[in-house]
Amino acid sequence: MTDHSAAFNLEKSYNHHDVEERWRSSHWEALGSFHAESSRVQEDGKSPYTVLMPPPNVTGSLTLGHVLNHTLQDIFIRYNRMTGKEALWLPGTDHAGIATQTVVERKLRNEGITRHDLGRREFLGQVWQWREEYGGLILKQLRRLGISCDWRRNLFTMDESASEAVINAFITLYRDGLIYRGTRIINWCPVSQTALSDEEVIMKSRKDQLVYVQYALVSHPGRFITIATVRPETILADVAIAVNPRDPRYSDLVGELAVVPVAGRYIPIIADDYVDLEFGTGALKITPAHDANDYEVAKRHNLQAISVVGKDGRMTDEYGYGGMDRFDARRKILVDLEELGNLVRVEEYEHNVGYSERADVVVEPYLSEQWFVRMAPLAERALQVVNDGEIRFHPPHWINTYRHWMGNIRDWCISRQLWWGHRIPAWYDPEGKVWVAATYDEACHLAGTDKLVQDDDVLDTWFSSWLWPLTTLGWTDKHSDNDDLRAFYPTDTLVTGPDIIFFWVARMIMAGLYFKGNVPFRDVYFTSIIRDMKGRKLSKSLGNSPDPLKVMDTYGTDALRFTIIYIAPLGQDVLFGEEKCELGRNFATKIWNASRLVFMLREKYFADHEDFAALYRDFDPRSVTFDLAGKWLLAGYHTMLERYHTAFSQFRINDIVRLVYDFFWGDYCDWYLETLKVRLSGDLSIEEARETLCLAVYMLEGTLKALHPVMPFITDEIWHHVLSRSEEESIALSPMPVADTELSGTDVGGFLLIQKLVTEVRSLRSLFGVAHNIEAAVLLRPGNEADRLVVEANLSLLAALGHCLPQITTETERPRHAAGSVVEGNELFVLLEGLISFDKERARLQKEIDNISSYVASLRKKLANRGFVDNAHADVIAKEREKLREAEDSLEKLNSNLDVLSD
RNA sequence: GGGCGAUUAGCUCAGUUGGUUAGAGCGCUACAUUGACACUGUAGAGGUCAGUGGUUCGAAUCCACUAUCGCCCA
Repeated sequence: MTDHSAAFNLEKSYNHHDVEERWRSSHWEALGSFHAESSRVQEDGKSPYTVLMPPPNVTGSLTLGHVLNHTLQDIFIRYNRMTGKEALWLPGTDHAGIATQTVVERKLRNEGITRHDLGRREFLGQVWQWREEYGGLILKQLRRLGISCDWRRNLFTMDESASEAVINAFITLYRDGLIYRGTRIINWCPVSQTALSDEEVIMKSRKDQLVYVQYALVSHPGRFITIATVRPETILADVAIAVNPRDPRYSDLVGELAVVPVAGRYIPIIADDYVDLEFGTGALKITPAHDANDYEVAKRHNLQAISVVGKDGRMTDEYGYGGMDRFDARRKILVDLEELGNLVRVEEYEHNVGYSERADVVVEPYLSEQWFVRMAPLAERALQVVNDGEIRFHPPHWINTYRHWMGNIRDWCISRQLWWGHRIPAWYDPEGKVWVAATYDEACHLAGTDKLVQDDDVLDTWFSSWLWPLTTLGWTDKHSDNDDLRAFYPTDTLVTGPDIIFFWVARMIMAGLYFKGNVPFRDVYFTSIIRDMKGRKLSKSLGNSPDPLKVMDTYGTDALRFTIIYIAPLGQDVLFGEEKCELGRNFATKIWNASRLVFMLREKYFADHEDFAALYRDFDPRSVTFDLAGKWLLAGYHTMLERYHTAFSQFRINDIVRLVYDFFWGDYCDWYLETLKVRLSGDLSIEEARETLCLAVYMLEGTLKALHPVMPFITDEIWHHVLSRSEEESIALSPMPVADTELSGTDVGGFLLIQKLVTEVRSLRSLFGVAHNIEAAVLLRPGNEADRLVVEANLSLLAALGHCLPQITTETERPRHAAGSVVEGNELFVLLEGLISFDKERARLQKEIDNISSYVASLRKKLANRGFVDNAHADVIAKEREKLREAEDSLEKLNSNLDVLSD
């Protein structure tokens, strides 16, 4: 077997397929590299760091949302692992009650059967079978991303331990009086035929007709009262007409009876504050079975509810609409009302209507008996821990949303009329009395009879998800205690989308506090929402959601990970187009090529890995005899690390990516490697050359480590070429470099001057069209002794990087045939005998002089300003004075240059 | 109606507590192809920081209002 990683150098070009294959997830899984152990926390004293994976829906497949979310989690976990924590990432999936049942039912329908044909037990068998076959897809796809979870701990919300926890949580809450059963208006999905919680209802704007209908008054023949409604089909279920007691238009009618059109029933006209005087006619039909607010009004007035819409969304009335779909009935009753003379007028009306999240149909407010969790008592502490900063949100502005919801909290409807899920642990005795217990036997014992029937319904999937921080660590009931819980609870960072802040984040906080007496996590990082380049939400129907697996194939997984983090700002939407991955791909290629250059240079001075390792293992960058560029880059490297660690502590993840990118490409490659080539081609001793290469590799390796949390594959690959390392070792398990503030603070002004001089020479060459094969002669007149020393010591660097023949002069006379410039007080002339047009140079100088003159003027004005001099910090003033001095100096020199040309 | 966020180069976005002649990537222009890299290098063009007013010696940055867009909740 050829051991790629042992090679002293890299292959000519970077192939992400090979590299991702070599360091694939299963390689590390087999080695147990990312396993976390409670013993290392409890016995070895390591600090724990835990990330809780939001369990993806078991029916799902990988989306860009997953890519962003899981890359972020992986970044947190890898960073913390490398900084010495016992890093635990808990993976799993949730059973997605409605979605999964829908999928399996659809499959059955294709075979011509319904779940009822099979019966409950048989149907559940089918669902489990489906889950075995297809449920692992998302986990397989996540592994492609190279994420480093502890896969041994993979949990499914329907697993035995998780199910036990759900049942025990239900019983505890019930016994504490926080779960109750009641008849309420709930959100009903006529397609899935189940209740939904408020959070599963999506409000959408919709154009409907506002229908004005007049009802005849029983005691006043010929008089009518007119109401406005968007749901005329529910007129058949009206039980009253309500008006505001302060409304003078109707005060004489309160207490009268009106005739329901079509139905012919008599209903009272009542007064209630709930009625909005401004809306419609100010008279409101009351239909308690089909509207939550009407239900409350009816309760206040002791009115019975009449229902005319069934579970399937079809009419159930006796007036000729029975069996019709509710929307067909709406159209028909309009015609009938017109015929009967009750229709007054119809207006276009735009309003928000609730849609079922999964089935995308209009939700029917439906009166039925359901199970609820009383939320107010749970909300109180959950709000407090966020207000107190015990749990921090990133970005913090989501606190407002959280507070608002907690402050206006409504009880949570947790029963679902499904078969797939945790069955409610409640039994009914022959008298209809309810007994809540973990098992049938226990319930029988409580009830004193064995004639018990279990509740048909199952629990909302989120009722298991809200226990996720507990169940993933092996919690099953209030008395649970184990090493994992002790070592890793509370967890640390939760990365999730802001769209489930209520669904999930808020409820986990409640559950953690209630069942464990402690918060479930410390920091919540809310991700961006991914949109297409036009800002539209990604959706299957629009066909604008790229397949992440295809993108990974094309550009590389590292490239996708890097790109999506680079472009995703904290707390804002991100516009994604596949081609943006070029950014990440190009960066990966750059890293590869730069590393390859370093290793090639290394090959010249070291025989092999062993030879190199002998020196490198004990290499201390502080011991090096520095060249100017090396000293400059080492300072830049430590500055980068300083900012990098700070950014991590502040959850500014895309800053991290930018920091490494800018440092590596802008400083390491563009400047340092160029100087390295020059230095090594000079007359260095072998010891100096070897030392220089150690420094180059040292900073390369450190940068690879800093980049590793974002680009795990390519960094591991190159790291295995830094030294000869076995395939069992990983950069992921190596320590993260620490910033050395002494080194980051080194004065590197000398190199900055050289950089500016090089740039100026290049710029003048380009401006005057000096051919590339010409090495222009350059005269330098340093502005002071210190600069003279720097320039003198680095003439060869200037020559190579500026592609010129530089020379220091003390002559005061200016060369005639030259393009001149001033760089921080140092005069620079590119001699262009015969090449330069005087007019051109004169014009250029004049423009530069104009530019700098206005700059000088503005600085003078600023410094002449009493207010500025009196108020500004001394160092700010000093800085401005220095700027002015330099600018004046340049201006003077440029003017002299212009004078020479004008002679 | 209430709340939150956004508005900076043609496009996508940085800009950390107010002190720069406002930055990057992509795109654009010119030049360069035998020694890491054209998935590249070098140089360059391109912005009255949405508008108005205020605070301040000083505002892209703080405050108020306006406009446009987006999200959440009624």
